[in-house]
Amino acid sequence: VVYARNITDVDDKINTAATQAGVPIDTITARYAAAYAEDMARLGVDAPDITPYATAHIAQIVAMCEQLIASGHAYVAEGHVLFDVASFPQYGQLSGRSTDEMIAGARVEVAPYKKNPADFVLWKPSTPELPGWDSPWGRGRPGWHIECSAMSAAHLGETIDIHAGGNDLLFPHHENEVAQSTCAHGGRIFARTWLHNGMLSVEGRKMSKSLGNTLVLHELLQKYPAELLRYMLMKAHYRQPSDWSQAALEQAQRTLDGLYTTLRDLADVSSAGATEPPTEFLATLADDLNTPEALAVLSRLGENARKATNPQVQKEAKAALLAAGAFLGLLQVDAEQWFQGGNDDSAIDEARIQGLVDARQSAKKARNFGEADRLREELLALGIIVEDTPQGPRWKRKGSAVSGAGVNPDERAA
RNA sequence: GGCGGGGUGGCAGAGUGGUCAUGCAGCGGCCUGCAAAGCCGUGUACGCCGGUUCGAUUCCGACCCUCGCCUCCA
Repeated sequence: VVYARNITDVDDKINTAATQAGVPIDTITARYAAAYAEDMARLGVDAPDITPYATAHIAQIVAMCEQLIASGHAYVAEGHVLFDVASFPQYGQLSGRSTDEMIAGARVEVAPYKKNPADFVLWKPSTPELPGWDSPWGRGRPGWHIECSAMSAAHLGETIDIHAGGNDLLFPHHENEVAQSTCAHGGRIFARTWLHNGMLSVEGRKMSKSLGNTLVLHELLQKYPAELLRYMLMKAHYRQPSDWSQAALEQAQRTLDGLYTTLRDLADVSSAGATEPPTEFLATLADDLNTPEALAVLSRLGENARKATNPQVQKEAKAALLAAGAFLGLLQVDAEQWFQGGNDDSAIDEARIQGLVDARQSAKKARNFGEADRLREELLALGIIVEDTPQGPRWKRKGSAVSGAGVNPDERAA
């Protein structure tokens, strides 16, 4: 797979922010693009092969506009270049809308220079104080939709296999991309498959696209293990809406803890040798990325591993569990570290804990159970749970990451 | 108003024309000095009303509720 993830680095919001701050737009966009890339990397998202920036493709955008004008799919009006929707009969097919319906439902005043109310901007004039580029139609800047069509063609060719995006972009953005690209490329298909993901809400409320939401992810990454966040994002099918809540986070933490407990119990079992995830597991992902189903299979793989008694079977079961986990970017942390490391800033005094654990073990051996229980309570007060196993006592943090103190956002910002 | 998603057991969340989702939580038991972990067992779930069918949560129709989008914010 060749994976491209583009950055729109010129738009009205950016221009406004840059004007207010008295800096060039790339001062703004560079900062947020870097923060975004960093967060994605920390989340364990594969880096794109290509990260095109809109402002680096002005020539291609202008060329595509010229091409669309020459082929009768676009026209110039008052310094704007507009796409002529009437020239593309399939317009509306992707989002399941007819242009008649759209006109009937129009709630925004139509610009007078449009031939058709549904026509959209490919290039718009820019005022002297705002960013702009010279073009055959005067100094201006690209409309949003054309950027994606031009960058896609420049890096991936006229037809791509998979185009992803939020379902809030289905119309008009994706619909317009289809129109621009198809018409600029002699009718050749633009994207063979579309993935439209559902929206994320937070504690039952709509989460809107804003800089604030970037900070939310940034802060979550300070407070919680990346795997927990990944689990949260995969627990519902990508097409479904998903609500992010503290309760759901805690539930997810317990689920992951269960899987890690299994791995911890099997710490001495070798899982050497590369193993492909089981076919049953891969089949769930091959079926439109059914991650909830994949997670259900992951649970069964965990159960298999726990129940295996034959050493060879046990070894294979553990390897299968780890391989499946790796496929989802889960279970990659050392089990001991998962329970003891934590992700917050409340330091753990391991020596002290180990001392208490040893003292309790001694009391147990002396059959002084009252003292042993008292020590266990003392550990619990420190947020530590002790478990006796055939191999001796072991401990873990209570509730691991979710109940952790986290990092003060102000400190992070500083 | 139009178009498109949804409404599943305490919670989260898949899926299927009749047989087990899965996870978390709960309850009973085993194990344990006691716990924890694990194991075994345990729930008249599928918005409402009709229809099709031997049988519908699963197909069809109406309705209610909810979310997203509906032409230059991107």
